[in-house]
Amino acid sequence: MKTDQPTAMSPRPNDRYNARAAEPKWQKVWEERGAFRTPDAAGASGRPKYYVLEMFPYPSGRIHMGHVRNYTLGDVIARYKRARGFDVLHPMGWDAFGLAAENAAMEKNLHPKGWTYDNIAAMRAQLKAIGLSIDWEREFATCDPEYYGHEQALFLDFLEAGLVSRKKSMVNWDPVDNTVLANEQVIDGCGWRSGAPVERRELTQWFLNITDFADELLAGLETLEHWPEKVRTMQRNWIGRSEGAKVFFTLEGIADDPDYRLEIFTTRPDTLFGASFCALSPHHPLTQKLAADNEALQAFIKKCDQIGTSEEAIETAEKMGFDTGLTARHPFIEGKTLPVYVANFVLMEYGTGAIFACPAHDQRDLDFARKYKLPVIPVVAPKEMDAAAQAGFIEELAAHGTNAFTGDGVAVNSGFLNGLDVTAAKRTAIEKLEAMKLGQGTINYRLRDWGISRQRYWGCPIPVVHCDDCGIVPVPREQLPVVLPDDVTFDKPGNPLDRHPTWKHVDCPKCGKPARRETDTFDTFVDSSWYFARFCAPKAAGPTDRAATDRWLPVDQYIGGVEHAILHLLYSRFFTRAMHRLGHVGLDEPFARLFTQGMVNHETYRDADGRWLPPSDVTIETAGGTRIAKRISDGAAVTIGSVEKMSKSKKNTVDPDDIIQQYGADTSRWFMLSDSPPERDVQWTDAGAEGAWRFTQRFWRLVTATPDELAEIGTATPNDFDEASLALRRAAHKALDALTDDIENLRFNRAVARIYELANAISGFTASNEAGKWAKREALEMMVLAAAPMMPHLAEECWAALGHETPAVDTEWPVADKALIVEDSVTIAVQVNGKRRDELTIARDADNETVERAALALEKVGKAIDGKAVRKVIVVPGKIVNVVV
RNA sequence: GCCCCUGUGGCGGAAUGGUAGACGCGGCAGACUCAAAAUCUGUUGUUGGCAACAACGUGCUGGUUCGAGUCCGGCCAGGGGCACCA
Repeated sequence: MKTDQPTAMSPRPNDRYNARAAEPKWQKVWEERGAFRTPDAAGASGRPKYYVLEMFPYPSGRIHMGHVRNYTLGDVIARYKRARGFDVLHPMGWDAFGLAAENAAMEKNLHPKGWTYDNIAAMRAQLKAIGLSIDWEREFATCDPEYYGHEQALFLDFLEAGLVSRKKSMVNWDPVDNTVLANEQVIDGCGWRSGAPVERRELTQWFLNITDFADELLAGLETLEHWPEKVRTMQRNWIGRSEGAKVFFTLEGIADDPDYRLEIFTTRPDTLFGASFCALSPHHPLTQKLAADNEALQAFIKKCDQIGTSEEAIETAEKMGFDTGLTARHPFIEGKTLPVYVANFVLMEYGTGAIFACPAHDQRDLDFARKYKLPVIPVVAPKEMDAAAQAGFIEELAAHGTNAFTGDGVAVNSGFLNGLDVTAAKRTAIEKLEAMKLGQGTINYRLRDWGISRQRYWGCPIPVVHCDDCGIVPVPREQLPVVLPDDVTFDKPGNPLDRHPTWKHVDCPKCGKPARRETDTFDTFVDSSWYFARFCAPKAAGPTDRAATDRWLPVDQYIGGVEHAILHLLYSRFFTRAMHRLGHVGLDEPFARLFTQGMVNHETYRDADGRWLPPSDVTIETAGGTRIAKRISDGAAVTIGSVEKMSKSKKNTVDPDDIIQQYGADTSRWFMLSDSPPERDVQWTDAGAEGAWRFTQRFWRLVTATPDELAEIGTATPNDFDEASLALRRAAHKALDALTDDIENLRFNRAVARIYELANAISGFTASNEAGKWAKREALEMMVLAAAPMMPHLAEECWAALGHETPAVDTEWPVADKALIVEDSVTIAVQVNGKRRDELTIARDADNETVERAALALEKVGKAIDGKAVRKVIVVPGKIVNVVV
């Protein structure tokens, strides 16, 4: 860092822009004017609405640069739309429940509530220092009893509507966080927060029936044309729709249940004639039943579980099977039976947990069949082969093929399916199965119902009571919210709610006998699945206010990290549909436009012992083009490492507070917007921050350098501009026009470049008469207003310096004069055989023949043609001339 | 393995199929200054040339086109997502 910082104030007021003084001043002005307050429902304004939302933060205690970037992006849009005449809703809140609060409670002996609200206070102050155009009157935290009380009411609505179920099932148990995790929260077999390998446990849990909406959620993706294709693809894959059939195999060999029918799922019913065995998941109920009195099978199951479902173990894991001795009757081939194995590659979580295997047309089945010497029976042959080639192909595959044939083809060796292509064969096979009552066509989803029970304290209590006589009894609505008790202890592992002496003991709301409260709390993703609807009317008596949600939803622009592509964004889409069904909102898709911004990265530094060093401990000198890093405290050598996402573990973080103290909020905002397109990662560098800081000063100087020159300029447009003044006006209107388009399309890095271009044009201009002064003033005002969404405080200061009494925030967006943008003459390139040889400036409305003649007359063009015959001349008006010889 | 994205100067990045490198960072040279900081001016893709200028240049390689960073095919590299999904 260099030494010149805004702390050193010059006595001359115009010399240095003092961000530390100006920023709080203007924030206060905005607040006093209520500039960012928005009415809940449609007022008399008649203005169109625009809802800008950034994913609300978890109150960890401090904001980080990722927050600065996220909220700056949203703020530019919000301020711009406001200037364009929209009623803008731009709220802020806190996703405040979660494990970190409990961990802090255990580590630092604090109460999660106090810890959370203290953090919120600290982060609110930090966010306010950025100068965001937020309607703070709408602020809430999801841990406010008022908010989660409404969430409990929503849950009861869902319960009544049959959108909730309580099921005993295998769940993902995080042994470190001591809680259940949703499938979406298990990454590579480990808990998404703790990183600990997840265990399987059978528990009774509350589920939200998201699978009821699987088809809708999938179809709805097609309507989200303003979402990144990447996110839509990820959701599509997550939902994982596949069409196929259930087939019921009658099993022989189960003594106590001779009519047992094994249900399997397949997407390839057309290959049934090629079946050579059936396989059960190690966790299939039948496997468990057989294992009860079979030690060898128990040992096999254990072996499968050890390999685990994690990591690349799966990739290299060998197929393993255990022959149960049972056999399954083939549905189509009279008298044929198939051996039934338990196989490690069959997942209980997908389909029915059991398969039939056709080794010739499935790679896994083939691997298994080769290992256990099971038959390989090809039943699909490539179409484009002749009969002899097909016969050869089949023989080769059956005898010693190691690559299953999964492509399209024609059915062979398949009885009534012979000759049909794959699609037709599937359909015919399903019809036959259905006629025989041995199967049915079905659609299978990868998506599971959403398990929302968490065995934790710091979350929204699930509003039900367990009564020995009445069973599950919903808490009566007049008793909501079910408030978390404050007097809890964290000295032992487990759920503090469960061991609280009195909280869970209540009388049954139905029969009045002693009963127990549910002590599980909601997954925190429930909290964030509807907050955008609550923001529309945060004080509403019910969860939502229909007039307000009808006015404001959908969110017109949603901004956040791509890490929520599945979790939060899928859950919110589900919640919106469920709420729509119950009348809480009037639409299906909550977020019309989604923007996923890139991360903020920084160089990493390590000392001689390999320990990470924070940037604040490192100084960098540039000597002869090479950068040398040293530790500030003792000058010890520091190794500069790769550029990585800012993270605590690598210590490569920069504290936004420090940056705002040093340079001001506008400089941070400017830098965040300037270097990279917002969807890409941006690297925070001192040099870049200083460049942004220098520009804020230059901007200020440009506006304030010649106050006398600009004083007392009339408002009427002069009509006697000289060439230079006209050129400045053109540059200003052009820059404004392009910048407006850039902001509309979220290309903020280009918008920044337009401001630089305009600043450069103004710098190079000297007014030589009154009209020139007028032009300069016009350009300056355009520059200030155009930069206002990005650097709002500096813009206000400049706007006031230009003599305006109404703040920039309440000034309309300037409109570029199109007549000034279109120039009379254009410069067009002249190519010979596609190679640029010269350029020519010619009247914009010159006809093609004139342009062609002028182009051919150019000396360099003549040289390039070199006496050859001109075969063709292509003239693209205003763009280019290409002479073909 | 499957799907998606990205490859452009020293760096971040601009370029509706039409003058590649806008704008910024960094570098170099100069002005101002006793000196420094700050600021301002010029310059800056590579190679050759005093210069005018020429040649070459968007990961590689074919193609379409009057014209390709952009479109199409095939590779290579980096990043991300999914993954024994029947």
